[in-house]
Amino acid sequence: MNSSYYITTPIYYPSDKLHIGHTYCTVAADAMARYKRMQGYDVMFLTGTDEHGQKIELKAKDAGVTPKQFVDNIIEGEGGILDLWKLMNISNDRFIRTTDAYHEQSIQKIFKAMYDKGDIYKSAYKGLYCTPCESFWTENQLVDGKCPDCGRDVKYAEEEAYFFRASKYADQVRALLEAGEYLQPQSRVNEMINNFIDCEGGLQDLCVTRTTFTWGVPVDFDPGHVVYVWLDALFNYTTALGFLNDQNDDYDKYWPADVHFVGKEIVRFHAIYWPAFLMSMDMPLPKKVYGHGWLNFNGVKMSKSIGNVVDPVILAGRYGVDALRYFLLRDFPFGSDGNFTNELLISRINTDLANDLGNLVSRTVAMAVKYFGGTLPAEQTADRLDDELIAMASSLRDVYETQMEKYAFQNALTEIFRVSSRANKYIDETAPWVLAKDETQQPRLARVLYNLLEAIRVCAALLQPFMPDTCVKIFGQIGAEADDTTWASAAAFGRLSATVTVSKGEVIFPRIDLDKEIDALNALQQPS
RNA sequence: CGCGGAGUGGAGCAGUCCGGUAGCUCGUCGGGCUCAUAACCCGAAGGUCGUAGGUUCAAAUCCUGCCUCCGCAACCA
Repeated sequence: MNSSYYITTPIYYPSDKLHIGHTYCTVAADAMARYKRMQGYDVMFLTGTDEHGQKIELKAKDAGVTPKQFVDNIIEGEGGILDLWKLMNISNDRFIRTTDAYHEQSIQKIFKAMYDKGDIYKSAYKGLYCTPCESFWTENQLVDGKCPDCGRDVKYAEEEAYFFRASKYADQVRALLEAGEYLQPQSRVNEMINNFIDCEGGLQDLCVTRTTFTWGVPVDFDPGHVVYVWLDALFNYTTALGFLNDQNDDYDKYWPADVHFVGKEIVRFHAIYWPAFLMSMDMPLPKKVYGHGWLNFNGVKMSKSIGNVVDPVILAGRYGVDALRYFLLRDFPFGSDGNFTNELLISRINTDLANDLGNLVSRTVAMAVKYFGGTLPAEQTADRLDDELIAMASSLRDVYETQMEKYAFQNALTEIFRVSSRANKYIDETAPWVLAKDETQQPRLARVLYNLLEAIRVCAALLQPFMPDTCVKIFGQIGAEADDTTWASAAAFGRLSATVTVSKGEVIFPRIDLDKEIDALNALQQPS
């Protein structure tokens, strides 16, 4: 029985089409999941959608449909979220929707359990209220003393609501965060503690129900109240496994999660309220929460209102899913913000994928075909010139693993391309075209090509979590068998048969004309 | 004084915890090669590490002040 590995993305809010930011996080989780599967773990990879709340209720009303119809369309409709993940080759094992009946049942049970324990109590939500917007605001949020949404006057109001006694768990949560393992990157820890736990008044209890809208999980023992977003949303990580429901039956197998990938804006909820909720329920805590950074676009925050949202479907369509996946995880340190630009995307594809890796495969296979008709002869001669390349390729898996375990995808990929780059240099050093002219050098030439194929094989094996489809193509061209693509094989130089047969194939990563593409993309991204 | 992050050759970044000749990728310039996707390989130029002080034999790195940019605080991944 293999040990388990449970990884999750946030459940996304389907009030609109998803963009490159959602894709970024999901691709990262997918790479991690594929990597762990490759290592032999029994992986559960969960993603999904958080579908309740006032915003969706209002959007649906505007669209003249029910909230359920509205979210169904965004999730299951053409070009919807399920289509996007299919396009991006996301290998999630499960997809949870918070409107799924089993989830709602579990949430009601959880709510009741916390209420019975005394951790949820009825009180009043007090604040400044904007009647037309049906929203509470704090004084700081107001713009010139008016509602920040509509600009109208607000007035003091109270609304009956249930609260979660977060204050009771403040010390335990602080201890958890200070221990340093739970929340990463570490830099987010102080921010959480200073802002929300050691702030004036200490950790505030959290409002967990609303009465101003109905699109949510009803509190079954108090009609009129619906469970407010975070209590509903966070527990998805457990209800998806069958916690307090009959839909699934692997809670015991996979919980606690190994890691939750989350965007930095929801770190607060995962770092403070989520562990507090779990403590209240006497459930084990997830091992890690990783708050990744955001992608800006040309230095500016991506937002619908600015109209600079990057559409992954367009980019994947033009350059390929794998190229896009690669770029997202290669160019930006996962823990901090990154600046997405089309120029960066295209030049990264050209330099790394086309010039370096793609061209390496192409020239290696071409030489094997040209000099040996595609099949290497068994008689081969090694040389000291081979040592460095072989050493680098042989130790690649270990350095790669070290980086992957830290979610440092950019570093893991850099290590792979150091080997690919070294292989290109090796071609210059050994000059196969010179060897080819000398009949007596045939064994030497054969070994040079074999070493190149092996270096490519190791790189491709470790690239599989990032570019699954491309690696299949590469394996096909270099004549690798299924056994030559495993985690174990990635640490063993010399797996390919000495008399391997290669076959020329399509160009794996065509070079992109930068200027032309930038013009085309700019034209596409004009506000319509 | 709400909290936090960032300022390093033309661009994007690493290095800062644990001071000791400033490093990587792209771009530029020069050279080489011809197997390959006008790709590949080698070499060079280019930085007073935001700023003003301080500690030290020695500071990008430690300390203090200041300037600039950004994020969080509020359901934008």
